[in-house]
Amino acid sequence: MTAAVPVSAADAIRAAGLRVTEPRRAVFTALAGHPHASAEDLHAQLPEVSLQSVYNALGDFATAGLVRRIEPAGHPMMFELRVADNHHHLVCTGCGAIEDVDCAVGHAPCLIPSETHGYRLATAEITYWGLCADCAQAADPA
Amino acid sequence: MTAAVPVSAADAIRAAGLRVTEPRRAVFTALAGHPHASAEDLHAQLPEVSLQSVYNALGDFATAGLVRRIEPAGHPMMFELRVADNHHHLVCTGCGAIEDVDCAVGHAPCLIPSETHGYRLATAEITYWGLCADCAQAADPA
DNA sequence: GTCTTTTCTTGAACTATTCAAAAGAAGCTA
DNA sequence: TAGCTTCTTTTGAATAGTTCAAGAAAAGAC
Repeated sequence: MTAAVPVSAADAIRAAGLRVTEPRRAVFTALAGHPHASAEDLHAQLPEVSLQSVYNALGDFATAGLVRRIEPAGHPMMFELRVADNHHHLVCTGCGAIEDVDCAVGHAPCLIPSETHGYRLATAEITYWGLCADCAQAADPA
Repeated sequence: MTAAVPVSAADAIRAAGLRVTEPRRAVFTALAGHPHASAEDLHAQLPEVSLQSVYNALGDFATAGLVRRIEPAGHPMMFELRVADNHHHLVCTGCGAIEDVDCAVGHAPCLIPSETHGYRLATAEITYWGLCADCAQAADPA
């Protein structure tokens, strides 16, 4: 009963052109079990790995395209392993919980702004803000 | 030749229920002439106002609904006076320049994700990332 | 003009992240 | 598998951006 990752952490890391080390394997595996985690979150789960090593591993993974960095306003940097598709995020303004969301109305409409101001566009990132079920309930117990 | 704001800074501040003070008026006016500015940017333009007063003024304005706070990943907090409409941002990954963009497909479509995961949605925020004309030119002088 | 309340300022504190250098491990080569 | 080179980890410190706190000053009501 290994983690819910298609290939082993070691294989994924090696395939990305990085050396396989214990800290990296631990960070990768922890991230697989906690899809939106900050460096601090992961370090808390992996006390044997220094916080800097967590940052190093995540930074290297991000550079190698193994993880994606997300930074919702007011929150520390979060990391996720889901990198292959175009998806967005739903963030709870109460507790900070994050959920993945597939693009609402297909791809094109949200990806093409009305004016580009001469920019060469690379990506469009959507963050939905709201209250999760628990926080909504707590705020307004109907 | 006053600033390009519909009402005077003093009126806007007073209308928001805040006391009109020199630091607030200065911050408001500077922001009108520099539509996406960080606290540091504004302080640089207003050396006679302490950095903390700039933060205070911006925080009070934001609470009162006079300004909107934006926090693109990797950038310090930015503030803008344009609060009445639903618009989004185009951020240059090279130099950090920010442009306003109206929502491509009106209001509603951008606000409805495919799944809400039980969240009570409040807003949808879109950030377009790309290279501005100058940075694109510098990176790849065709 | 006086009084109360809000705001400004100075200074310090704090969080999240990055930088730097020495020690240690990975993995290639023979 | 011993040796070598390069990449990583670790410890410790530094940094940027933002917030907190308390006394001094100003705004606006009466």
